[in-house]
Amino acid sequence: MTRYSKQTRLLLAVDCIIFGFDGNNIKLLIVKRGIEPEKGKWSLMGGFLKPDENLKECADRVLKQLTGIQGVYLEQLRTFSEPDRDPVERTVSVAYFALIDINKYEQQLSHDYSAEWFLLNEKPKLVFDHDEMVKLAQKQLRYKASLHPILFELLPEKFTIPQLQGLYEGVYDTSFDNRNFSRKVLSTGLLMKQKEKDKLNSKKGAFYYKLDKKKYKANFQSFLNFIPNPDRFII
Amino acid sequence: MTRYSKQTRLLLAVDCIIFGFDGNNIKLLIVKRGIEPEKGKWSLMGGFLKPDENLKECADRVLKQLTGIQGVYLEQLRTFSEPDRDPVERTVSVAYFALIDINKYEQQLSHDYSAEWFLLNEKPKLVFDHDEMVKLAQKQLRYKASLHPILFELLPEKFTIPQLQGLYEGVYDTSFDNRNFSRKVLSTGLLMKQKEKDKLNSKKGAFYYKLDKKKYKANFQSFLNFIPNPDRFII
DNA sequence: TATTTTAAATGTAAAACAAACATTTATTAT
DNA sequence: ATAATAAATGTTTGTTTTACATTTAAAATA
Repeated sequence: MTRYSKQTRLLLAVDCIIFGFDGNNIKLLIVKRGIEPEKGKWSLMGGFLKPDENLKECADRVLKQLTGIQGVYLEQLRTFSEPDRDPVERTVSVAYFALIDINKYEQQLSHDYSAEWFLLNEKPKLVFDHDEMVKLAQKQLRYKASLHPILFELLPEKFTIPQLQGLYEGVYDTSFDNRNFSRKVLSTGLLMKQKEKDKLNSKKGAFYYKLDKKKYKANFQSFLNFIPNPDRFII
Repeated sequence: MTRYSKQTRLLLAVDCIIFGFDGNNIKLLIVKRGIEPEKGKWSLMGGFLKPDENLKECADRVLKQLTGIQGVYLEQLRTFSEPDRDPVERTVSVAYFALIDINKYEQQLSHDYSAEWFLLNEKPKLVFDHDEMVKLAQKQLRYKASLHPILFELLPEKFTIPQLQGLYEGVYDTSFDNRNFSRKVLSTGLLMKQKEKDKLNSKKGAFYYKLDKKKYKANFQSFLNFIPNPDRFII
């Protein structure tokens, strides 16, 4: 026996929902689709699974090829399988969601690739079921960020507490009390205060902090309970 | 254009990790594999995706065909894609995890199907990467149950608070203070006290409760924070 | 040089929640 | 009538969360 007979074979694709943070807002990275059908329309970055790779490797490859991005936070989200989701032929797609430091890749993206960042509420309609994937990824981002410190993945190496607060406020589209917020983030023990200040955003300047990566990895699973009234941010 | 040329087509399967609770312990439902290779070995219930169904429908069908089980809690877990996970030919498998009331199906299982319940620590080795799937499903069960009231899916319509506590203690392999436990579950407002008692497990008897299904659905996303020190139960 | 402006940094009191802990009660069996 | 069993229940202490306003560092300006 060399094959399972009488079973349908189909294409398996990976699509990546890539989030970045520009200092004020969460953004989504999308590209103009390179192949027919819907060629030229806005789309998530995707590609077909190759014979010798697993899905994670496929997602890494797609990210690298289309954006040059490597080694970022990447998590399997869900597999989308409506029979008619791709009009050409049956294609099941595994959605991955990625978080990147937008500044690290801004240059290389605009020069070398045809990818573009959009504010979530200004994003064009995407092909196929990609809008649904984005919606789910947003939910997952809110859900996961309320329990785990993933939002640090969106920040540069050095960041200030007001920046961090702005990020959380952007993700949850709300505002937090700054005294309570800084007490809470500092209580995690994940932040290391630096000597320098960021002077761009205020006269007084705000101290830079770095993430303690060792503690970050060790405590990733801790339940931070960052978000008051998490009911509003259902998955 | 009718197809994406030069791309590899492959098989897509669904495998179900089915948990039940016998009143004392969490159990896993597995079957003897019906096809070569590894025919006769213990395996998760699975099947190949058919042309006109999506993955959820496929999982429902597999469950129904192999066990008669229908309309139970079923959630997509993760997609497994190592190139060599199935020795016959490239097959990617989407793992679903299911929670059922063991008593509801006990009869029909033993009579009509070749499925069998195993205690998690007495389960035989499973084929392919199914052991890995089970391990992940256990983590997911603990993770999710610490935040959402999914464990009610494992109980019969009427249950007592000591039973519920036993279930939580089984899932987390620990014990809870009964005063604090019952205060906590009752504070959710999800339980409706019945007039009858269960007299099987004690002389005094324990009052039955029913789940308020309306509130259950409305509050499913509430963060219950049932579990002290959730760090131990990482996903 | 003094004053104004701006955003950052910080503290406290009250309320809500979580944890630790023992006794009483309803029922059956003797 | 008494003993045995598991269920049901309450209180105190400590911790965490919330709500809320003032002071401080630095730059810009008068």
